[in-house]
Amino acid sequence: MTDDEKNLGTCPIDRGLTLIGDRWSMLVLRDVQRGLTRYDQIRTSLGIAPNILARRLAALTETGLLEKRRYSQRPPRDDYLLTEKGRDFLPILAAIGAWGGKHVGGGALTRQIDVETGEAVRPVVIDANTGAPIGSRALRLEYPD
Amino acid sequence: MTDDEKNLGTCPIDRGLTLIGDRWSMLVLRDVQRGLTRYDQIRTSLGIAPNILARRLAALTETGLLEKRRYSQRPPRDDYLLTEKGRDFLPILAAIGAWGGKHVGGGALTRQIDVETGEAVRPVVIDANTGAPIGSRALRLEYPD
DNA sequence: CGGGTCACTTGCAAAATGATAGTAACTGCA
DNA sequence: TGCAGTTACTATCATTTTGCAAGTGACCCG
Repeated sequence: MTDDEKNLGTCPIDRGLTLIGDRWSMLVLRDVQRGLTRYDQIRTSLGIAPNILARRLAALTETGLLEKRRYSQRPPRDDYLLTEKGRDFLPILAAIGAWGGKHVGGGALTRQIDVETGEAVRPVVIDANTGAPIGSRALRLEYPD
Repeated sequence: MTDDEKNLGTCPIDRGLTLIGDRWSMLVLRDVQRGLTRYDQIRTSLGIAPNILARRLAALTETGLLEKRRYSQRPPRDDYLLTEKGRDFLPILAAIGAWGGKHVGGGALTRQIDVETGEAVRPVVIDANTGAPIGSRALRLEYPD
């Protein structure tokens, strides 16, 4: 058994959470999507400690969710952009937002508006095979081997 | 500004993550969905330290994602069931699983099979308004006030 | 030369996590 | 009656992570 096999296991949820299973990482991703691509923008937006943010950004860059882009040669400065892997995670953030909006607290909320329709998006997770919302049909687990 | 307003903010993603923004909580939810509803079942499945699991289960119960049900009067024993709030989160776990399966590591994976079709589900987050996948259309943030 | 900006690093305290052992309330068996 | 076994924890303590505050380095601008 290699290290990778041992550490990763066969559960894809577990695998996913190994890369981004913490609050700050997800909030950083959210901020980058919003256009806050620089260290200080993210730091002031989140109110996160500077050493923690530096560590998170390094980890997200290392795991390939973000990438650095040099926007100034002198002084040398980078900003952080989403990779495809990172962009692919954004719909999950939207789904978490939908859940949080529905189930946590009350009052006014920030919303994501579809630019064309002008309506707030209502993220739902469906099965691309059937089009049915996940949870509306019976499922069974299948283990490898 | 009330405590609630101060602590929650207006971002629904932030709100959601306040309740379940950690790895263990999500994995506990996954296990309960799989039918592991008892303390020892979850503990051995996850390999989590007993004090940590006890704390997580208490937190998830407190925040209303799980509820205790007495399954034995003598000796007094409870198992943990998903509430509606908890069940509502499961599609997000499925989406995280889809992302993890696609982007993290290789090799064989546990899959969720639709019992009727026999096919592995392919979770995708769409906008219920347009039916389009989140990410395929331009969005804009709208702040309250 | 003296601020100001930006992106951090360093040092240390506080909090969370994790390993290990122990406890409580039983049941079932001899 | 006694003792092992099951289940669901709690208690204690070491390790790890997080967070705060202050400092650093590389510049630019006046």
